Amino acid sequence: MLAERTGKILDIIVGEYISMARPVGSGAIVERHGLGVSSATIRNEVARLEEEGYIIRPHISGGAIPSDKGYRHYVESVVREAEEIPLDEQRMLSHLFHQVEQELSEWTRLAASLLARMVCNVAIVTSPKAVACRIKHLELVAFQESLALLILLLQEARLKQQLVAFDEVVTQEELSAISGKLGALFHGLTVAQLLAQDAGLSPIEQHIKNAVVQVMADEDRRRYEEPYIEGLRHILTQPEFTHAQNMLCLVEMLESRDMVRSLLPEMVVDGGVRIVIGAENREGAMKGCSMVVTQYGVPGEVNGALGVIGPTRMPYGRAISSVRYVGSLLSELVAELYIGPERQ
Amino acid sequence: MLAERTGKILDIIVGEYISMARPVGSGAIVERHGLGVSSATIRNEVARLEEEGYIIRPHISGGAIPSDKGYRHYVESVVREAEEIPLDEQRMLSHLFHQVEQELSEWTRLAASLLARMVCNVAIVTSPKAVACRIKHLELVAFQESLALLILLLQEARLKQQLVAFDEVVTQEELSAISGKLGALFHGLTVAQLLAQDAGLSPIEQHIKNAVVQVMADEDRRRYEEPYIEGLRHILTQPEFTHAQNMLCLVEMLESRDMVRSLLPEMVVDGGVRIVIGAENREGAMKGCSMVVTQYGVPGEVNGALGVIGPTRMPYGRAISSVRYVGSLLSELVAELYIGPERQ
DNA sequence: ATTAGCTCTCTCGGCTTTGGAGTGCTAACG
DNA sequence: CGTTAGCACTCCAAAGCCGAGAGAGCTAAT
Repeated sequence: MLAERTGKILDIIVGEYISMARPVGSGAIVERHGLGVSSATIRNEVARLEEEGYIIRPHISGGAIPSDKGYRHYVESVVREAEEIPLDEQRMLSHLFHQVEQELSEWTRLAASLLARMVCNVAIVTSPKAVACRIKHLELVAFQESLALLILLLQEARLKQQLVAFDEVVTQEELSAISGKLGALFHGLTVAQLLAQDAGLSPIEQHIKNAVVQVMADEDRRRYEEPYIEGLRHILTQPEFTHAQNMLCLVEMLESRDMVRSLLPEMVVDGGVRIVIGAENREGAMKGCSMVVTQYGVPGEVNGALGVIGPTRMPYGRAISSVRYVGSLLSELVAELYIGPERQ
Repeated sequence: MLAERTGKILDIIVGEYISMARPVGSGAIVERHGLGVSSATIRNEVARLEEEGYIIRPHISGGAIPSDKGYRHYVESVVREAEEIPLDEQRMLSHLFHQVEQELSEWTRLAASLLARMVCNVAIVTSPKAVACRIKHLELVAFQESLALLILLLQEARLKQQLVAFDEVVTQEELSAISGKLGALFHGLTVAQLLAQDAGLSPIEQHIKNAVVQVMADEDRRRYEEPYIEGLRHILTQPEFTHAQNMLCLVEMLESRDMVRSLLPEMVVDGGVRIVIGAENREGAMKGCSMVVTQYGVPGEVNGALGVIGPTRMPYGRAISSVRYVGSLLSELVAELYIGPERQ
């Protein structure tokens, strides 16, 4: 554990480096945050910090920059102080969400766009998704002679569609009858329950049931929806990305869809805001980046993820409070839609 | 008009510059494309080209780079030669599309991803969209006591959803009855026809009709769907974007949604592939970029747009043939889905 | 434990140098 | 007249070269 003052100095170094983006020397520390000691004292402390691996010096003589371990310490302090977003800003955000058309995809998009602007970094928000999806409604619409569109409405107000081909000609009347029957039969069921159920079904009905099962199994397999990603423009202005190479990695990984899979394992641990710094990331491309992520939704029933991605030199305080607040906003909205406003 | 040989030299310069990304001198031309003349002759020709504004010399002594006018000339030549994508590649692409799950959004996404990879630049593909959307099916699902989800299936197999609130409690039975009635009443109609129609409707039915009209009018207003954009990673490696500033503009505009509005007016002219070079773009941010775009779909009924965006120094030949081919593929797929395979 | 003062090291920005690519011009040639 | 060879000139770009400044390390005094 670090001594009181040593820790404080470390936090100053990290804070300074985050806002200035250049190595910070002992002079600058006494200048801007006079601790009542001289620069020589600071130097001794800083030397200790370097020994312990909290900071790195790019060249033997010259300012200090935080290592991942240093950032980690800083983040712990910041989290402990638990700064909150100003009230008027909270009100404005909440207002914006309630103003927009009441639809899931709109919410997530808005969340991504706002979050990106709040922290001046990349924001990523997935649509909320039931842990195990349930059928709310089922509909079949004839499309061509032997082709129908299967429409599934899931509990959380999401629609899925799938074309189903038949061996024989099927009329809309038949389809309507079938969708009435199956709709009643399947209402509120999960995939597992669907498979367990064994009502006597005609071949066509069985065929459709198979399609339903397939769609829902597909759904359940993906733990998170395709995410909305916003704010590349902000990250590109950061000095660490002006020289191409590292940025390229990042953009590549943001464009490849499997990033969500890497977001996911980090989150399982608990409900709070989770922070992943630099090399703690599994992905090599994220070595120089940090993520601040959290889950939202209704625990155990429906959830999504949201977070911020930026260089390790990221304004963590702001990021944490923003992610936390937007997350709680989304949770409220989803709960209202999913459970109804009364149980709030 | 340019003399035979002069034009040829211009095309060589442009081609060389496109692949090498650096100013091309008279020496390089005779070296790689010996025209049976010496470099001095070339120099004379190049001097003429500069007078006429086809090329620009960044410094008084040093190689030539094409101006927008030069690119334009090159593009016209390239288009005239009308190169096609190799047959085996065609077959592979077509196979990929038919393999993927038969859904619109999957197609457009795949198209964007493939196109981006084919031309190593940013690809942009909008979902197909009916010129005036028609109702294919209508469904109402009770959500909470006085809240229902309106589901609209449009002719081109797209789903729209909208929450509708009522003043009173409404049961699913009532809703089902209403959706049956309205579904039959509205089937195949456009907004205009919907508004013209004047059946006697109960207050609740009228309320729902209003919601339907609103959703569809919203739809019609947007001429193109939100586009899929892919391939930023490619464009970032291009030398013209290594130094931040111009790239920043581009990314900003790609992230802002109104870009589609700028794509759109360019396309109305005709059905072919349209090419916009550098400063021909309305947007200032696109000054250094070119676009190769085209429409696809079923003429007069349903259409979407697709294209490639890259630096003016773009492999036009490949871009044109790729855009054209992918466009025709998508048109086929959409036609099959929309009209049915028989009329092909 | 802290501090003042000194020296040493390292980077960064600006400066010059130099090599090379490529043109413009001129004079000769078919 | 179009083409070519040769030469001088221009300009960029990469490399080398300071000088200044920031900042650490060390030591000795408090």
